[in-house]
Amino acid sequence: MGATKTDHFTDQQNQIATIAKALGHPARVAIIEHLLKVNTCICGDIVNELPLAQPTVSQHLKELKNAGLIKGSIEGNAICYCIDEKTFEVLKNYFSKIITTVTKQNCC
Amino acid sequence: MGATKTDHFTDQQNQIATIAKALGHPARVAIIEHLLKVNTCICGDIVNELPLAQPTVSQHLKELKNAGLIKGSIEGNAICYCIDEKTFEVLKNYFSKIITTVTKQNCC
DNA sequence: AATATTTATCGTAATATTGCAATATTAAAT
DNA sequence: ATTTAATATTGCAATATTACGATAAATATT
Repeated sequence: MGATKTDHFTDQQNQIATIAKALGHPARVAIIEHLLKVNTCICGDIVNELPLAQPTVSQHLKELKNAGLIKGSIEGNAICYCIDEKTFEVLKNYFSKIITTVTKQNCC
Repeated sequence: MGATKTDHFTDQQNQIATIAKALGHPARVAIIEHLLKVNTCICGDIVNELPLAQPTVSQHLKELKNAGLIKGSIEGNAICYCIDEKTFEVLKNYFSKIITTVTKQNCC
C-alpha cells in the first residue's frame, strides 16, 4: 500500500502526527533553526544557507507552512517567513503531558 | 530522487528529525498513547487496539524503538514494550528552547 | 515431541517523499 | 514595456514508506 489510514485515528493523533511529520526532515529542522537565528524573517536567504536547490527549499517551506510551524507574509516581491510559535506550543504541551504521565508509572 | 541528504546537516538536526519522523504517523502516536493509558507494558494488545495487521504494528513498534521512543524487554514468549521518557524529554527541551527564543523576537 | 502463542522478518504492491531542472508567476526596478 | 529578482509550480526520476499475507523464530503449554 503506502497510504496512511488517517480516518482510523483521532483528530489529535492525526494533528500531532502531521506536525511531527513536518519536522521529520533535517532540512526542515535546519530551516526552523535558521529562522530562529536570524531573528528577523527571510526567505531566499534559506536557499543560500542550505545545500538544496531553490525548488526544494520552496517545497520544504510549503510543508512547514501547511503544518502551521511557520507563517509567511508577502513583502514586495519577496516573502517573509517566520516561526509560528503556537504550533510549537502544541507540541511542547503534548510532550510535557506524556512525560508527567510516564514518570508516575513504572516500566517493565 | 527521494534520498535525504542527512550528511549536510548537523547531528542535532538529524536527531530531532529522526525522532519527529518516528512520531510522524498517527498509528505510532496512537501506540504511544495506548502505552500511556495502560500504565503497564503490553504488546500484542496493541494489535487488538489498532485497525492494523500484526506485521504492520510490529513494523511501527520497531521504528518507535529505533528512534528511542519506546523500549522492549522479553517476557516469556511475549515482549513488553513501554515508553522511554528520556527521548520525549529531548523533544520537550528542544521545543521549549525554540518557544523561549521566538517570543523574545518579533515577527513579520 | 507436538502444538499453541507471540512477535519478527520477508516479499511485494501501492503510495508518498525527496530533489531538481524547467518553467510560471508576481512584483520591483529600469 | 522590458528587464530583473524572488518565489511557486510542474513534471519526473530515484528512493522511502505503508500495509499486509506468508512464513520464520522463539518460547510456553500440553
